[in-house]
Amino acid sequence: MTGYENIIEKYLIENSEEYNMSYFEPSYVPDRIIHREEEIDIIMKNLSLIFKKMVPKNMFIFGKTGTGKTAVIKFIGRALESYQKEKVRFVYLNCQINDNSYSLLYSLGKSAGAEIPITGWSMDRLFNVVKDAVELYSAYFIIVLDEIDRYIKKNGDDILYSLSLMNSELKNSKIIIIGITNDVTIIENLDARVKSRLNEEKVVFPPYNQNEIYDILKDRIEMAKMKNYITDSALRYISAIAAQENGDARKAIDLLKTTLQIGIELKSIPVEEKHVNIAKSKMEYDAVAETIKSLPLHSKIVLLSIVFLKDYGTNNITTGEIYNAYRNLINIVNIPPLTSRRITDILSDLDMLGIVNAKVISMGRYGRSKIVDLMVSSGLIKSILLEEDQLKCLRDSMKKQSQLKI
DNA sequence: CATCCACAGGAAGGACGGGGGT
DNA sequence: ACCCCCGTCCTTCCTGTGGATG
Repeated sequence: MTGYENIIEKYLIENSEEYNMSYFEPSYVPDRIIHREEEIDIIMKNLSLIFKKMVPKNMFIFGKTGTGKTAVIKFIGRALESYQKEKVRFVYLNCQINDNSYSLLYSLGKSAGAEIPITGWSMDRLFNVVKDAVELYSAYFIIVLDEIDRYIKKNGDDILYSLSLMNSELKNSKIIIIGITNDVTIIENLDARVKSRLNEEKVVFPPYNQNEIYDILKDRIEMAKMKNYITDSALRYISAIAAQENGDARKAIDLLKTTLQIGIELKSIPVEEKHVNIAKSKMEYDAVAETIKSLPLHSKIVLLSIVFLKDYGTNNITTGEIYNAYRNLINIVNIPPLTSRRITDILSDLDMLGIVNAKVISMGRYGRSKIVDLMVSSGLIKSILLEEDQLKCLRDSMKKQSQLKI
């Protein structure tokens, strides 16, 4: 019997442990950074010019995902702000979320203490109010535009121009722009006048190697006071996996987190290599499930058609067979069918996503076709798709079919 | 060796919708 | 408020093709 006390107690215990998983969240910025000394040095050499009342250059930071770009820049921002809050203002903007010039100027204005409505002002008015506020504040404004490629692809580079324009009109304050991106081509595509005004300095963040990832993971484990939760060999194992997959530290930390969670759930502490393997396949499984869920309706039905054929015992499933099965299923769902030409493309899409493997083969006299094989267990596909409202009606026919096989 | 199957996959264009500019 | 542009999805029409078979 589960009473109030029992249920509360259970989760109280689960959540009151001494460990703290928030150290493994992607958004967590550690207060010490390792294996980025060189990059921090380059950035700080430039930014520390403000101590001499000089104006630092604008900067561009390049590097693949999980190379520490964002963490380093936030770390530096915090350090500078805590050292001289009234002289340095740090404005961080993720352009994937804030992708218009209004929110950029808004954030800048806010950090200078201006009163600005979230929406409604014309760009002219906004620009001038922000400029006045920034000037009045008389400080160095370090604006970080994370994923700046998103921003530029959407809006062009006019805002960079406006900002540098604002900068040249300022007397008591200065604006420094730091762009972060994993797209190296972006600078080359900038307008020439923006390019020359930006006067930028570049910093490249290389991927981490295995030992560096190991150190980073170990550091996080220590921060979280979870040293006893994982064996050293398991930690090395995770580092090796992550190093193989492009040296992405974020992914490595994610894998570490999932591994720990699984160990805690199974009450099997410290976690070992086998838990890492479980975590890895769980993450891959989740990713596949997510992909399948987000597929367009017709792609889902095509996928079910393949499952249908497979359950029926067909091997070497061809496009034609899939299309027939698809027509049957779509009849039951009662929506208009697509043409076989489109199904060809959908099959190619599924192939690209790795859900399906499609090979073009010739059957001589019997024509040329693709033979298609599932790369995901049919059980998984059915368990996900047959739950969906629109596809529930296929349950019976799918069931009948697999029973027929037995 | 020519044939011919059962598709692959390119080209062009229509319908639609969202988003940004004026 | 309106329009225009662009991307996505889909259809129609089409040409191309590897190799078992007659």
